[in-house]
Amino acid sequence: MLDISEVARRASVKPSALRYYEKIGLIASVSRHGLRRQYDPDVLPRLSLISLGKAAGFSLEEIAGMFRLTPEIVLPRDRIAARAADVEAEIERLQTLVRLMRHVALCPEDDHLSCPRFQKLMRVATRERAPRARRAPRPTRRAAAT
Amino acid sequence: MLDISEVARRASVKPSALRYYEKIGLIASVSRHGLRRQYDPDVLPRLSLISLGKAAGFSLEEIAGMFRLTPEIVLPRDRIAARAADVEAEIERLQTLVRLMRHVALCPEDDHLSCPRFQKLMRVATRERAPRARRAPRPTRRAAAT
DNA sequence: CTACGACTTGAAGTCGGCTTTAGGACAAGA
DNA sequence: TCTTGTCCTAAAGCCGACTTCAAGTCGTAG
Repeated sequence: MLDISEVARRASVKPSALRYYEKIGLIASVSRHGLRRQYDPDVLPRLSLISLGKAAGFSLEEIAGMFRLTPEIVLPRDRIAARAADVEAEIERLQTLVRLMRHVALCPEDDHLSCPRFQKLMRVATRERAPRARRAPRPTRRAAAT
Repeated sequence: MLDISEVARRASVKPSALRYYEKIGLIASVSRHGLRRQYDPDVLPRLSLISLGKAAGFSLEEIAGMFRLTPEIVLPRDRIAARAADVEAEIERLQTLVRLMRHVALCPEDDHLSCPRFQKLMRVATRERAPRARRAPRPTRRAAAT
């Protein structure tokens, strides 16, 4: 059994987040020591999966949906494959973006808007925007700092 | 001169967003036709840049900061280069993630948590989390659908 | 036995990036 | 002249993912 603070420390997740996850059904505590939640060590890999799911752009609700399919964690392969494709599309978009940014950082032209190469990269970058691509939320500065 | 609705249409940005951008100093309207904002066509490439900046993970405030440096748009090369590096790190993380997802989608193992390959990928994926990486916000479903 | 400190709760607050709403204003067409 | 349609404004609302707050409850060290 792990105390909530122990879980928080080992998973790098704040206790308040753990309580929130419990509230929305993402994880469960197995008992209490006084008022304090006690967790089965199984919660740790589960939290890793949650973290990965978030990184993959799944919402907590979607992740909860996967987890609730069975008592154990069973992952819906087709949805995961589809999301993998989304993420790959996202990667390509970001790669174009990096090219554009690198150009801006290096090109001596003052007014990028009139630089032909910039214009071309920008056209590519703006054309490639996949409307269905979903990305993970930007972490709050608060959360990132913690 | 372009009417706000024209700009909204051509830039795929809602009028309310244009007004919001104006409020926070990202763009400016040059005159009014009655009450209606009229825009210089220059606003279109500017909006493209804003869109790109968002995709690169800059906040609107950061973008506004760049834009305000001079009357024209002058981009701070060092910050852009730094962000490009961030985005590249993000790309690598996402690539690991895609490998992990693809494995999950293909591996016949029922319980991924006990699959050695999965464990290894997960270790890599969770180890690679760059704390400073910033990502664009997930578009609202509302906004995405519009 | 009592004080301490870490936990508990539900509710409210935060953040960015908008959208929506309510109540007006205006130009152009009938 | 009046209606219509689109715009205007300020203010409030929304979303997800939490965090923070105020007030309360425990186990344990002293």
